[in-house]
Amino acid sequence: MVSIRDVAKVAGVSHQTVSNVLNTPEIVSEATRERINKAIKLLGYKPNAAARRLRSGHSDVIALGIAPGSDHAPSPIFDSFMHQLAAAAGNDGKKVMLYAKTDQEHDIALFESLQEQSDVDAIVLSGLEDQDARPKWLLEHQQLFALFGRPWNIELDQAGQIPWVDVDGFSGMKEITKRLIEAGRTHIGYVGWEPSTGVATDRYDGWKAALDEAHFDYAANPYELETWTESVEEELGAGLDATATLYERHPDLDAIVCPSDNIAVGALLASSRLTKYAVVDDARNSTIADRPIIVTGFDNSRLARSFAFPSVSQPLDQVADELVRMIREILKGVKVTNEPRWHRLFKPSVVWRDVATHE
Amino acid sequence: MVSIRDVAKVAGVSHQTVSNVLNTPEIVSEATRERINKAIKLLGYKPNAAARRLRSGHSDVIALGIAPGSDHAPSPIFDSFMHQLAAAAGNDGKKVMLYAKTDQEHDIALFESLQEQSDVDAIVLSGLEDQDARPKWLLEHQQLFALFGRPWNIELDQAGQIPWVDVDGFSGMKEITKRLIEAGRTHIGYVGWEPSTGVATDRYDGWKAALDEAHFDYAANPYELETWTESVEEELGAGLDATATLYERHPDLDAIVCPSDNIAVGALLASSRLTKYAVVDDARNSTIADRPIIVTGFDNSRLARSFAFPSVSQPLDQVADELVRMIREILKGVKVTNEPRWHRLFKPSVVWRDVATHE
DNA sequence: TCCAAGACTTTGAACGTTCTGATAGTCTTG
DNA sequence: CAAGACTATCAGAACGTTCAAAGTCTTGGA
Repeated sequence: MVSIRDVAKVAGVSHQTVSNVLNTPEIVSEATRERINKAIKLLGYKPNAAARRLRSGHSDVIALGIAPGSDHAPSPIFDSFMHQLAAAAGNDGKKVMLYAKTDQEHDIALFESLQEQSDVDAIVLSGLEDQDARPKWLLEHQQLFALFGRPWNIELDQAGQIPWVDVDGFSGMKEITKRLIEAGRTHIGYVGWEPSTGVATDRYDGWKAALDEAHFDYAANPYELETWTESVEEELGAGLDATATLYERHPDLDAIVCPSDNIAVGALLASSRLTKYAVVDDARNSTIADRPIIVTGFDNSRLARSFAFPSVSQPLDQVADELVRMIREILKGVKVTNEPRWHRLFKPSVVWRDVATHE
Repeated sequence: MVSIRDVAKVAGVSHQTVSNVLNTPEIVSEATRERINKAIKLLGYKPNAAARRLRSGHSDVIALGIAPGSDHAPSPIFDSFMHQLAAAAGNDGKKVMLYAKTDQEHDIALFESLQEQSDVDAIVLSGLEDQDARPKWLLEHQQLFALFGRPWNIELDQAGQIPWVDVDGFSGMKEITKRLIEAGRTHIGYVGWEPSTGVATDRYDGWKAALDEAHFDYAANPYELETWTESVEEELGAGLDATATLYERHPDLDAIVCPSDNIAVGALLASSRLTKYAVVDDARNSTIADRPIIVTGFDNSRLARSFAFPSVSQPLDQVADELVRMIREILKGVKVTNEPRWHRLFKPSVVWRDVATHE
């Protein structure tokens, strides 16, 4: 194994100068720097991460918890997020370490072991639950971290001590609903989660805001809302059932907004004769088929692409970059404050897919 | 930060004895061991991973590449695999590090940087392409690794130098097809990828084997095979189209076997009136509806659960455990041989979902 | 001519662990 | 009882880097 001292010997300088070339090249004269770089290349020197960590006290490693599987994943695009985070971290000379996450308690036990091994510099926490003990624990134990997702149970956050990055579900839902209105839709239903959690309420409010802004006036029933359990496993089926019920009450529906692609597929299937895929030359529905119902989803996952319905796309690359930026700053010792730079809300973008043109 | 020497001082022993308690407790007398353990607890000592790595030369870290996103993921259950791997590694005192993977060349550049930093002990490589340069590179550069997935381009493997774990697609497809035969299906079609890659051929052969074994005799056309591009993005749509074509030629089809859940959904939609979700009181199809067509998939992903069709489930926990076991052995210095223990093929299990009972 | 300041480089220590070899002390054996 | 083998422990070196401080050389102003 070739060390910094071998390089120094070849370049005819001291080991420290080599170290300087690697860490603070600007303080080394150009001539020496070039000579050393040549020696580095010649010998194929690669810095030893372990030694670096031991001495400098930080590991440049970010820990990320991963949920058991597709079922309990906070979102169907979590794998995409992981990729983006790994890439963003890599650009910053950092690495992402995976830990298998189960429940809150187990997570905390894990944090405990991570913390003191000087193994991990910071933790990215995602998929927060509404009453989540983890941020509090991390704060108390002075473990650096950043959240993907707002801490909806705000109490803690009074001092603005918790850095987070999130995607503005409200805005996304509002935009895609506005888009439906622009497309001439006049009876736009909502099929989604019971608005008891932060995320659920946020998205529901987005749809409502768009309708209010357009001065929709649904007489007695301003809008219909169907609710069901949060079970992701059953989202599709639940979406289907809820949509069917909604149709019965409002046969004139011409669009349905959903807060997830899974639900959207359910809604799509409930109105299957009217969509791209399920139009099976069924003459009886021709009147409605002329103007097929539009269902929209959220996340722009593979489902949205496959079934070709409009959806809201999260800017995961920006989220990842921002998380890494925050962590970099925190590691540098910058204090987290109430300033907006520690609480970033990214606007998602609407990915429109015109059902008609796809025909 | 509390070190091994602090513990030693409190326990009244030398630092080396503390080290022994941690690494080879059996050579320390029980009395001393207890005393030291008490001191460890008292001081809240946690070993410093960086120092350990520097001295011992290994990091106990396994690197895993992750593809850009849902689109290019080798399988829809990759996130589940990651979780299992992280868990299995954790049980063995190891960690999983993520690296963002793009194409083969870029991957190799990355390996290069990983390799010499004494940052990573071994690499788990998955989603191999048919002509994949990576295993060869890793072998040549003496970077330890193990594959999830067989190296289909076998040349290299002559010496059995490549350790791998895989799931037996052939067996899975055969079993699920047999299950269809047991269920009384007599016209079982196949809609899948063009059998040009290893995986595609493997799965196709499984279906064929089951039919052959049952002495199916499809007169002129023994079986129908529809092919299309491998684009995952378009799998569902392609599956739909191919299935529609197949129906035209074989109106008497009563089952379709697919090598992926995505394709299965396409096939399902093509026969939508006949399925659980799309039965929209359409009297005209009652004769067929009495005995709805069964579509089967592969991976038992969320799609299979949502749409409630039978699928083949991969034992990812076993795969992960086995990969970690292999890596542990390799790190111990055990040479990879031709013995079956270095090339494990796990049998997947059929997850049956009876369309009728779901009605 | 001298000194201070600046630019660059060097020296030695330190990070916390494991490895190597050595030292007592105890047990076996003939 | 002495020699050898084994047990339990210890002391110092080493891993490869960065930190802290000091050293050398050049430059320019007094």
